[in-house]
Amino acid sequence: MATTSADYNFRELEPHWQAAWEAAGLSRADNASSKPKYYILDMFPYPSGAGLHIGHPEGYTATDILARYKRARGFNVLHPIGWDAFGLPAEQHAVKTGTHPASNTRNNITNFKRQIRSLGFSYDWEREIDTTDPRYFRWTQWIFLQLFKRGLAYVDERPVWWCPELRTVLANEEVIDGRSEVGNFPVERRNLRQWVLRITAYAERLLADLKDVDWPDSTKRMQEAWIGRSEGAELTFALDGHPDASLKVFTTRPDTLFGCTYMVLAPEHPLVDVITTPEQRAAVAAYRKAASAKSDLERTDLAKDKSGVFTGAFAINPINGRKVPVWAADYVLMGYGTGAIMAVPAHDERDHEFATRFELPVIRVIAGEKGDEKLPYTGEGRLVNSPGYDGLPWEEAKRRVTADLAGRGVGRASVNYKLRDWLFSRQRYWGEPFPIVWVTPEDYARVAARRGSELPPQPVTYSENGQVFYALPLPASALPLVLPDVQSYLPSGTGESPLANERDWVDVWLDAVTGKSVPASQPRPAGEDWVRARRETNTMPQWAGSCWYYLRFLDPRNEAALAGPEALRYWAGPDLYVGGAEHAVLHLLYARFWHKVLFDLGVVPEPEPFRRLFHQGIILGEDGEKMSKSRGNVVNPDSIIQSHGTDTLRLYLMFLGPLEAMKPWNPRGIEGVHRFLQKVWREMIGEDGKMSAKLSPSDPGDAAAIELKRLLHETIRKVGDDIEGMRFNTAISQMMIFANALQKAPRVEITVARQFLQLLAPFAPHISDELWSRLGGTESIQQASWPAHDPKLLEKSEVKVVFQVNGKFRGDLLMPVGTTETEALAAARTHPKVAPHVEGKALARVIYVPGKILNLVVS
RNA sequence: GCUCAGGUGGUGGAACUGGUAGACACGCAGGUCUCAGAAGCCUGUGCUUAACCGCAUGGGGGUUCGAGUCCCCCCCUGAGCACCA
Repeated sequence: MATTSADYNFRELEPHWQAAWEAAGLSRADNASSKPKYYILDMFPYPSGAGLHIGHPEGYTATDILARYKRARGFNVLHPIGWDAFGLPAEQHAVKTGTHPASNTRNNITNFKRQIRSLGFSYDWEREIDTTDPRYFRWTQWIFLQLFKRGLAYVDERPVWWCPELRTVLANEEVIDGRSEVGNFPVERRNLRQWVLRITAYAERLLADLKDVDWPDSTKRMQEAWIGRSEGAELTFALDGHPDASLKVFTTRPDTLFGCTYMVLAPEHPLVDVITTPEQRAAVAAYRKAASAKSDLERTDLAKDKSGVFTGAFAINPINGRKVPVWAADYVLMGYGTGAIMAVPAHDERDHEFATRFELPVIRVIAGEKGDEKLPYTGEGRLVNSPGYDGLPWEEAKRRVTADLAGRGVGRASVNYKLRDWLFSRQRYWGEPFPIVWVTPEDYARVAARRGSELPPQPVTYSENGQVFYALPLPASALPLVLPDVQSYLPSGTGESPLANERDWVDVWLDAVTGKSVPASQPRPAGEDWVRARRETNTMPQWAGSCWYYLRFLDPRNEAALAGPEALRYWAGPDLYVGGAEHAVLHLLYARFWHKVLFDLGVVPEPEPFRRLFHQGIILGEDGEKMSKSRGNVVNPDSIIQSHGTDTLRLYLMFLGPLEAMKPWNPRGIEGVHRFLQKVWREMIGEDGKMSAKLSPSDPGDAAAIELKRLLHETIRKVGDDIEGMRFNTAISQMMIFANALQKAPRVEITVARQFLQLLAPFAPHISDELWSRLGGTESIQQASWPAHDPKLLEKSEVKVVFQVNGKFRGDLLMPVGTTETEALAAARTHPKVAPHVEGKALARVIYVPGKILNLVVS
């Protein structure tokens, strides 16, 4: 049912059609459909207080176009949206205002939802999810229990980034230049008890399976680099005077072992205490203290000079028995490899710098072509100064040295990863509580007898004040474990989350079988399963909820499982995933890890979650700078919708340039696409508001009509191809070309106009449905199936042949398809623009590409 | 420093596997309509030239009948990573 305005009244017709679609349920996905499925997913937003940023509708418009297009092509399309709503900003707001973060989050979601709805996206709102909803995070907690059960979650004392201002621990990737990413506050190192997920157990598969996904190469390369696989050897050095201890190092260059002139331990390495001699003890202690205060960045980039201290101890090189001094230096990091290296200053730049500074010997063991390359030399070559191996190419020497040491039990080929285990806990309130309690060893043993299958192969424990505690999972039936209300959202100053202050929540009597609890301040209830327990006060990081949300969309109301097996089988995973490149590593790597664990459990049918991935680019401000409040260059989608309408905004976002490119916003450009829509309106609706008189039910049949129809079919083909290839900007250009032709045509068959509207509909759905209805459509344009182009109409009898002389364009001519080289040559010779350039010259060569080009090479 | 992505008119950008560089749009100029304006419509618009010619895709070289596209060197911009053994 159309509106009645005579002119293009977008303020009236856009809300009208949004309501009509909603009422008709056109965006719903059907879990019981026999149609082929297409699951298209946006990275769901964090509902910030600032409201929608113009970058959100950019990606969402792209996916909406595809969703509408795929529906028209007969697919059962799943196109959902939800809210990644745990996170620091809501917590900081709560700290400031004292209101519960849930209420702030609810307000933000309401605002986001209003904005997203006003853009006319065809989301299936019945599948809306919210990561902070207990019905959702119940399954986040359940997945954690599966990780726990499989021994993939453990507890460790870790030096972590502590931000006194935020009163929270930050992950490495949240710290930038020694300051917090959020808020830009100074941070320091602190040891805290943390939950850690063993993502390194999946390093090999996370790397190998990248070959199976259709992702941008740059993203794959970034993940590869992050996982950072390197092959080498783990070698064992004996320690002089310490027969019980030995020093393990990882090296990628076992071939340079004869050039090892000293060893370096990370200052935190446990052996430092063992081997430091009494004379060196004071110096080493001072050095360790200084190093511990430094960030990795200060130990590396900011330190222009290498620093270090001699431990007084010596190690014995396993290949030649030579004694080499052992140093401690902070350019070696405890978190990589074994936290110790063999230093080969002749063939490693860092070692060379260090050796120069501390006057340690440098021995060349690799000679390149010339043999006297400047040191450090890191190129390839053959071994020298390496008795028994001299003359061997370095690659072969790697294998030989490794094999020889392995034969003596002091080395083995080994693979090392840069990837570290995932620090998974936060000392915050606004996150999922861990479904874990801490109990005594005796209680754990008692429960283990009954619930053994839910426990990890090795118990997870920690000790405090000489007492050991065992991690006991809540039974899955007791989930969700919800957050208690708290008095204050300020973290306890001790590094624990605000939850630690809620004594009646933390210290409980727990029925270890049912998961029921009562505060420990009350008497122990009767029954043998009640144990004294202290709840885990850490919460999960924001990543947790976003690691699996794409699965919940398949079956969002299921109360028996994270999604039903039929839904998981039918939908599998997203066929296309669109979001910013800033998630190229962390989110996408963490989600792949969880997915693989779920795959191993038999929950999901495929080993990879996201088959095809696309990154949209960033929209910059008018000034070409990143949009930010402080620069005052932020564009608000609401104001564009008010001034030009949603269809114009959608179209303009897509016309700006390639979706993947970074591009500046230009407020003038929006007028261009708005004019285009007005033109389409004018060509179809007369001044009286009725269908334009130039539209006729029958085919006018004249030359102009034939040409228009040919152009329509060319447009059908190009728009379809461009949508599939996500080249929306050129699809719009083509539609503009068609609209210009439509304007010039004296009479137009209604069918031609209607098919054109179908092409426009995914991009500008409101105006398209309005015009469709006024041109006699009875159902929504969305329900019409996508037009097919007729290849016969695109066949041409004549093609333009370009004449070149010595590669330069000189003229062109329409010639029949199938023109021979001889005919084309004859035509070129008599062409008025071409002839002067060939007359009187010898023809050396002719290149003829039929239907395209004729190049005459003359001397 | 390393890795990746880019550099095309006054502007955003187009050019599928090497084949007329500048589609489409913005802006600008002139015209038309109008009492006047807005909107619409028509024409023009890389540089140079009266025109032909010539010159043009960051700079330089190369391959090719032919290069924005392929190869080599250099410059610039943006993003990411950072002594990774």
